[in-house]
Amino acid sequence: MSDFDLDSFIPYRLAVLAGKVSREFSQHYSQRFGISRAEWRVVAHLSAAGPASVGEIHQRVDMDKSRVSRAASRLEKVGLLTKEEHPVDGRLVKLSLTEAGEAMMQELEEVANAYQAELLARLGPEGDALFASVERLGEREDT
Amino acid sequence: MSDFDLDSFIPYRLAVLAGKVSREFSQHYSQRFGISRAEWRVVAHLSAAGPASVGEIHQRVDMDKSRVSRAASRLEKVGLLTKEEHPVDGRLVKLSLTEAGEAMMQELEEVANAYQAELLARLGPEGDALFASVERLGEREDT
DNA sequence: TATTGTTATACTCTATAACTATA
DNA sequence: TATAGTTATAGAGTATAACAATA
Repeated sequence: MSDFDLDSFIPYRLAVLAGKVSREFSQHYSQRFGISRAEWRVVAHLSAAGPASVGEIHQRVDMDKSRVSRAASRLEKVGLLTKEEHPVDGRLVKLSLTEAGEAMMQELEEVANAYQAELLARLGPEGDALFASVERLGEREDT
Repeated sequence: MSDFDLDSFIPYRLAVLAGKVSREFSQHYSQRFGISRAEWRVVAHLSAAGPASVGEIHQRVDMDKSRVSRAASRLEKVGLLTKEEHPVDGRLVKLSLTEAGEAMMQELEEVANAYQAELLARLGPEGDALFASVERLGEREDT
């Protein structure tokens, strides 16, 4: 026996909570739109920021290059985005949502906003504090 | 383009943060003690709560039975815990830490407390608010 | 040589479900 | 028949590294 309490250990609580919230939310879109979490992130980023390269998404969205690349290929195959060669630097690939992709994101956005509202309602006034904390812990020491 | 911002979407931020914190912490124990995250959870729970069955750990620690079972088997093989048959109900298995297990947890506890302190220092006074929020979102609607 | 993206590999997680042994 | 635990399997997620094309 010891005095260590797993329930008050931040990494554990965050992992459990993040897993729960992520599962809960993915139920709102995975079957309905047939995309994975990785694909959802790529679509969401493209929708918010416009066309981007694999590397840009990799840096912005906490997924490594290979995962972004695979997600993009799958999304292309399903007709949700297109790949074009960058005009000046042939190594870069420009990913853009197709109309179908934009349309799907339109619906996804509503789903996401509704879920976010639900979470904020559960949180009440403490919502801001959660955000501030997440922001603070998420700051990168590296770079 | 749309007005949806992935960065202010709670499920995304939580997933990224939990992954980061979990990776960071696991670096503090995985090589040093040669255990996985699942095994760490089992050991921590046994250390805090005393001997328990697979099912009890499963319910308390957000891992399904099979994962607990595998973690326990591995820990037994390495000599960190023992399995005994329950005296009255032969279906139950009583998991207990060995002396080696307790000793390891002793050290692990220090590592964990140090990391927790580091996180709380990064958070400053907002630490409590984070906890309250995690608590609130973590409440189970089911049961 | 260095960089971008793709592909390959291997290992961990997650989710199910089949299976056993006991009740 | 129901429950506790084990084992099997398949699908995601994660981490690396090799590789081809371009710079």
